[in-house]
Amino acid sequence: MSAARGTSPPRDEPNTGKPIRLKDVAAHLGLSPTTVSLVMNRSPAAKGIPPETQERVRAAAKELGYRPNFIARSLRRQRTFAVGVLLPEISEGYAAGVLGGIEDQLLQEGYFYLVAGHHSKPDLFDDYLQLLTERSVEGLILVNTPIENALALPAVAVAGHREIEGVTNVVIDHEMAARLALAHLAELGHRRIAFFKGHVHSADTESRWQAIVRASADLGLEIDPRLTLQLSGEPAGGEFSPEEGYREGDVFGRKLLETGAPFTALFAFNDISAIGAMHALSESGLRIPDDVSVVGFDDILSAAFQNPSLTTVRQPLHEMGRRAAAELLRKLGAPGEESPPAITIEPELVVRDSTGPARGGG
Amino acid sequence: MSAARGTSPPRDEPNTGKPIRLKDVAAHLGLSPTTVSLVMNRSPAAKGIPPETQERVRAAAKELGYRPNFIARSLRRQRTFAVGVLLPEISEGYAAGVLGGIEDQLLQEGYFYLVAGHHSKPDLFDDYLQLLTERSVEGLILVNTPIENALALPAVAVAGHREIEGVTNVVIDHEMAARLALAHLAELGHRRIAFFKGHVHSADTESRWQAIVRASADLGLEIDPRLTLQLSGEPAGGEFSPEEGYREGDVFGRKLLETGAPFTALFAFNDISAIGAMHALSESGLRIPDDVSVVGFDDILSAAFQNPSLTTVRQPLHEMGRRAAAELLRKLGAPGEESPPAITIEPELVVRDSTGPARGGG
DNA sequence: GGGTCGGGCTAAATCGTTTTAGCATGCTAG
DNA sequence: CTAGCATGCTAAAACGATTTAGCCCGACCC
Repeated sequence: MSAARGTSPPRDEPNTGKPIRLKDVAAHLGLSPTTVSLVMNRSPAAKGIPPETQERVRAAAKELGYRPNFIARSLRRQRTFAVGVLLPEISEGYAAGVLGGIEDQLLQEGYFYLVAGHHSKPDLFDDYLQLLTERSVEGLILVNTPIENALALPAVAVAGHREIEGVTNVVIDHEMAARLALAHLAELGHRRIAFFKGHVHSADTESRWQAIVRASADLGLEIDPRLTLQLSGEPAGGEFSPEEGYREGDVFGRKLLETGAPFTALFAFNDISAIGAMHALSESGLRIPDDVSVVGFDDILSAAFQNPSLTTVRQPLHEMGRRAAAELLRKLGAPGEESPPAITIEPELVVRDSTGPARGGG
Repeated sequence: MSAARGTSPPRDEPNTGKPIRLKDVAAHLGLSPTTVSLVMNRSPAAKGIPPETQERVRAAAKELGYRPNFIARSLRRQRTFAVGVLLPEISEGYAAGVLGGIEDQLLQEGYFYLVAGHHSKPDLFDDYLQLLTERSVEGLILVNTPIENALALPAVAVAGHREIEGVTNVVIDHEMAARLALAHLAELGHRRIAFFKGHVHSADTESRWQAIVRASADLGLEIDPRLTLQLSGEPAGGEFSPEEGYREGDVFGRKLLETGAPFTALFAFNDISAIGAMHALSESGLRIPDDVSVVGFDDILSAAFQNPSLTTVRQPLHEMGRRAAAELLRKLGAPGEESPPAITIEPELVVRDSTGPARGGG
């Protein structure tokens, strides 16, 4: 009957013209589609079908190279095994890291995902939400994407800054992050510390700053408003450009020097601006870490490759993506259950060469 | 009748329980689903339906918040407006950059995409190809993913190294890249140049090396086998780890020094290994670029932030992704037409501070 | 008055599955 | 002999759209 036999896998099966439908397999066997479906899905209802027949069905399916059509199945079962991911844009290091984790977890669980980058434009965000819904995604993951209203679908937000009904936030433990960084600096004898606050756009900006304020108080450090600068948050061209962050760090580094207020350390909002600031500081003749210590945030790739290498608070982006995806799948699996309003991820202080003991004076 | 009227957009419509089906709209109007479908799709067959009725239909659809179910539509029309993207993994800088470009282009054209990271495991690759096919993607984009056989779907490969029937390769112009880098070095007086060849895994390795060999000949430069090292290509843990590349660069930098053969410049396979090598070279007391010039490849983010900043051949990753997606959509739109076997993208030499005039001696 | 034409719609098939409800057949028990 | 009950299957109705093939009705023509 069949030409494809023996142990070697038949290489050319799938190339044979049109795809095989369930109906074709049924016809080939002289059985009904129902039977074939029951067998292929190992449905409980298939227990009435003798093992011999089941074998015949499976053999025929294999021989013909039958692959169920996922679209048809989705329509009938009202399940797509797909989720939507909304993020500002992929090339922005943060989102790419998180997306990698989401990817790993979802595929492992048999889900796929649709990604849409809204470039921080609220109307694009709404459009894509609409489109994803039309495509029947079962849930949403929002990465660094602020929202106002509740969503019609189960959702998890990474770096979500608000409490939204039904949305679980996966967030870095900012309290811990601030404590780690500031305790490290305090231990080295630093008392006058400069800060970069994040962009207004960025979801993490506010809570991180609050945490810094609290941790400073706990450690008995005073925050000098003259040493606190907010990154402008309106990058040219509407794009999230890392070079922009770098240049901003550079500019703010100089500004910082101009204030005239003495400081021995800088805690930047992220690594990019930290690197920019290091640039500016060393060009002004200050040595790092001898004159000024610098701490970044994120632990991006280049942090380790700087000269001096950058001490920073590491965000486990991959892990955060993974956890977000896992939580979303959990929600999908247990629709009734209460979900936690937040999942907190622990940051880690990576001490490198950009921090050292504070100078005696200022 | 309807509560939602006036100029302000009715905010709460979509939240009203179950989604509205075509049939619901039809029933609401006392018309048949056929009519509603024809109108909503602005089908040519709708010319028989008077404008007045058309207006009524559209108004009702809007009022009820009707959104066509994409799954059902896909099944019937045999079009999913989705493509599959296969890549090693997202967090690897190269793939993320390209993916960003793919994303922009596809969404702009009304397509979505499904991503699968195969972690360079051939069997995972086959599995995902299978799964994507089941999900009826209309085409494929392969990023840094070598394949053996022809595919059942239209496909475009970014950094594909082979000629495969029906697959269009989007590649960087390696000839030009080699010429740019080597001419730059030659102009600065360098004659003895060391090289890192790429990993065996990496799709670009071979063609780039061929180009280097040719360009060297054209420029009258000799390649000393003692100064040529191949990156090991078997990263620990099976993962593409950038730190690994960095460490390799570091190791190979030292090896290079041990050969005893004098050289005044290094052309690395990528920026990561270039940075590692710079590290090793400066720790050995060699100054860059005074004693040794270093040229990288890719222009990753950290390249500009090095000290000294790294001269490198930039690959426009975003653009490459964009072009790949555009070409795939073109193929989908014109199924019969012949497609080009390759699309060549021009690299750009970014001259920074890691290259300078060669020393008189060796 | 009958044929034709066009305007305005609709019935029904279809896409490829899953799933509910049942239909034969034969055996066994009473 | 017949009710009851497995056993092994199948018919048909979904899922929510699109699309083909017409239907019905009135007007118009000769």
